[in-house]
Amino acid sequence: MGMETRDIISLISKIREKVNRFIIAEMVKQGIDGIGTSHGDIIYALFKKPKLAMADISNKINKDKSTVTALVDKLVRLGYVTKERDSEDTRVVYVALTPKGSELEPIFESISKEMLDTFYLNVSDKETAELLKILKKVYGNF
Amino acid sequence: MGMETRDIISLISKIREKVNRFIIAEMVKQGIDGIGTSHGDIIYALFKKPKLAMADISNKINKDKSTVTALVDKLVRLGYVTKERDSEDTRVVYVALTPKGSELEPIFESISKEMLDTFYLNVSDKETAELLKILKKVYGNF
DNA sequence: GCTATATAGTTTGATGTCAAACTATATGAT
DNA sequence: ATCATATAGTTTGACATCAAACTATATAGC
Repeated sequence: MGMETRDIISLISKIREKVNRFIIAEMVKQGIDGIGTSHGDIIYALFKKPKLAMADISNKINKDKSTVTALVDKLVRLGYVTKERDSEDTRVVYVALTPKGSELEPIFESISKEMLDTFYLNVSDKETAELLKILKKVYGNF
Repeated sequence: MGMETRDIISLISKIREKVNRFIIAEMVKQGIDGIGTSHGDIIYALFKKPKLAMADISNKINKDKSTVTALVDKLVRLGYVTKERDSEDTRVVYVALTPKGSELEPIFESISKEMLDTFYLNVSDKETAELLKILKKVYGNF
């Protein structure tokens, strides 16, 4: 159990940080200012499912529900999404993209592609598969 | 470029989160309450070097210098470290462990060991090496 | 049908974090 | 020596985040 075992954990933190900064920088370049990766995750999730309850979002992006309240409220303020109460179960609040929100899809796709291209530069398919396998194992340990 | 490529990035975030929670839970179990992993990183760094300037800490733990000011001030308040101005270059502030801070060393070592044992459970040495190699490559891409 | 419990969201308070502006000191160029 | 620039830290303001307390609604058991 040498030094490298600790290094991996530090690397993981640093990579995550780099990925976040990369994405935010690309968003700013494309004129999308004032939102962070968590907001992006919410918008991204809404490209796939046009309507999500607050709790769904909380699960998808792994953030506390109170955090999601704040994040979504900001997206509402910026005009990217709307909130609407479910008429059947009035406890539920659905979040959906506005036209302005939907316009982000091609931009997000291109940023996502660029980020992945950078991430996987000179990493072979075999290594990618190996990485996924090992990380899944590690994740399962907790 | 399938779904799994995005999964890896999400996994990385989630693993980091799990590791942090694990460490905080262990600290609380050992009676160390009210500090987070970043404070722990500072204390950990001070086990190896008995005296560190604020800027050194900022580099080691990859946090903004203003963040380090806040983190260290909290550690001072809790009695784990002291701050002292360098007499040669009075711009520099050195941080050092108090006796109370030094007492944490065996506890931190044991928590670190437990965390690593959990992390690497059923991950072979070969996989560990492979993981480190690939993560270094990825990190180098940013 | 009530009452208890579970679920969905929001509010509140605390904290870590960053960036930008600021203060203070050191160093380098002329 | 002076002045400009660089460096070390702190302060300030904004924000993401969480946990706990809270509100409101739905559901299940009696």
